[in-house]
Amino acid sequence: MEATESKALAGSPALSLCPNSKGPIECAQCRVRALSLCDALEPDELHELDRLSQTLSFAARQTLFEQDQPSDSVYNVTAGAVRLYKLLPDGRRQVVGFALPGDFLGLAMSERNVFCADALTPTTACRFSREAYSDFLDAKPHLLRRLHSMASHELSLAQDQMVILGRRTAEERIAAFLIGLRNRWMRVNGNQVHVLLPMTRQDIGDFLGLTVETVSRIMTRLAREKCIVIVPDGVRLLDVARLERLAEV
Amino acid sequence: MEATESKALAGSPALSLCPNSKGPIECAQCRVRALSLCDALEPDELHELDRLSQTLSFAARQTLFEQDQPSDSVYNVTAGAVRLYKLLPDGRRQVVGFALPGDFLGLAMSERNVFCADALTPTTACRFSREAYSDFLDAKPHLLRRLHSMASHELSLAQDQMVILGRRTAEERIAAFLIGLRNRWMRVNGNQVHVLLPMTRQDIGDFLGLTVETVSRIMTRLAREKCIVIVPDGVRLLDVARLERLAEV
DNA sequence: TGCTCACATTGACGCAGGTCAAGTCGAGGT
DNA sequence: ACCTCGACTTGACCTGCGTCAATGTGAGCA
Repeated sequence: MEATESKALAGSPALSLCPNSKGPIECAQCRVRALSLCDALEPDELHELDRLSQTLSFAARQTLFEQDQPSDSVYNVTAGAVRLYKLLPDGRRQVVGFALPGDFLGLAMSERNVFCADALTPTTACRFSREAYSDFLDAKPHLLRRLHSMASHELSLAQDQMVILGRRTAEERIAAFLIGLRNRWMRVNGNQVHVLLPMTRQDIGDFLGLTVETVSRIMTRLAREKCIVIVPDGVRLLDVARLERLAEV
Repeated sequence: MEATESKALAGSPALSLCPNSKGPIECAQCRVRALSLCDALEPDELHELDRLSQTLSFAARQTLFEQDQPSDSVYNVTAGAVRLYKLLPDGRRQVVGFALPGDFLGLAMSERNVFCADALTPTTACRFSREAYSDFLDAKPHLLRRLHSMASHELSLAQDQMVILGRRTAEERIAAFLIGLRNRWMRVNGNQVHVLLPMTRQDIGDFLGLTVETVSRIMTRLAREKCIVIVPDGVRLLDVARLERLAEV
């Protein structure tokens, strides 16, 4: 964590990332990508939030924060990918989610982190001090509403994941994972048949409650059945309809 | 749903449930039990909220609301127990949680219910129209904060459940379930070695990603090993330490 | 008192997915 | 060019839990 912060690049304004504009608020798409809260904000509020933030960069495998450590920041991922996981005392691991550009870490704003977060690929994120962020929210109730609706959405996703973990076969889990990831990349990059997989098979297994070997075998089988094509750092979806049928809620 | 509402008892004030007081706000403990939001409220706000609410009674097995139906209400369970579940198209079921007295249903305030809810035992709940409740929240940002913190807590619980479903053995799941349920009943009734189980073995299985038979076998085994005693509609915990060791996060 | 019906228990057996082990492959380092 | 090491794949085997089937048990009811 300390290493993380010391290695981080010092903060250019977090929202000035849009390559299509001079200022931070001119490209709606980039704003959404950069900070999901933005569409709830007026330009002046956006500038105010901008001043509270700091852009950090993380190398692949570098830790953003660790489970049970006091949490003094909230983050918004702007590029790259982050895995979020819990550890059991005996070393078993459960990945509770992956954060992609636009995703928010620290919705709970709780005293201590309830999971670990580390970067899968080189990642940039804006950091807000929890305190400053909290004060900002106090002054903007509509933002709090937005935050609450994001947390509710997360909760709903977590419950969908409970269905996947509790009641679905290995093949259905992989299908649901691929379809879900495709839909999330679409929000970032538009329509994609080529789904990037920045995480390892082990990470996928730890997310879906499977072993590496099972993940590998099922993906090989789906490829053999012309349902997907496995490519470097990702997968190309051939038979989306079949995957959706497997994944159907 | 319609049947539900028509069978419901017409609304005496929802918060006037405290047997120890004349009015709705005099017994802090009962208030907490009746409506988890209360400790964030001033007396006059409590009375205002009271006027928005309606007390409903549900028979065992009666439906509070169904998955995918438009959601026009939020509920606070005041007595009894409710199961919350999602159904897959082929009939497989995943119980996503059980609501006990004090628990809130509809935190997400989303347009449609994301799961079904039905009563396990005769249950009473206060109902608030989503619209009126939402207006009330708009006027009280501190309440929204409270709601958000409850949703965050739910999210954290859902992630713990993901660990249970993804990475734990049948025995560990049962142990975690029993310990977790004991802790929740303690909030309602104080210290309990006798843990009430208002749900069937099937419900427990559908919550833990196991079959009825496995739940039954494991519980029988725990009983044989003097870890628990199975009693009518519940379980007495003999070796809490061992259960906690099995359940440990 | 006996019938019904939902819930629970128990046993025998099978299989999806875990475990173990032996490779293959490719990126980085020297 | 070669070495290393981590990620991935593949095969052979094993087991925890699911499946199927039989039976027990108690609440509600005529």
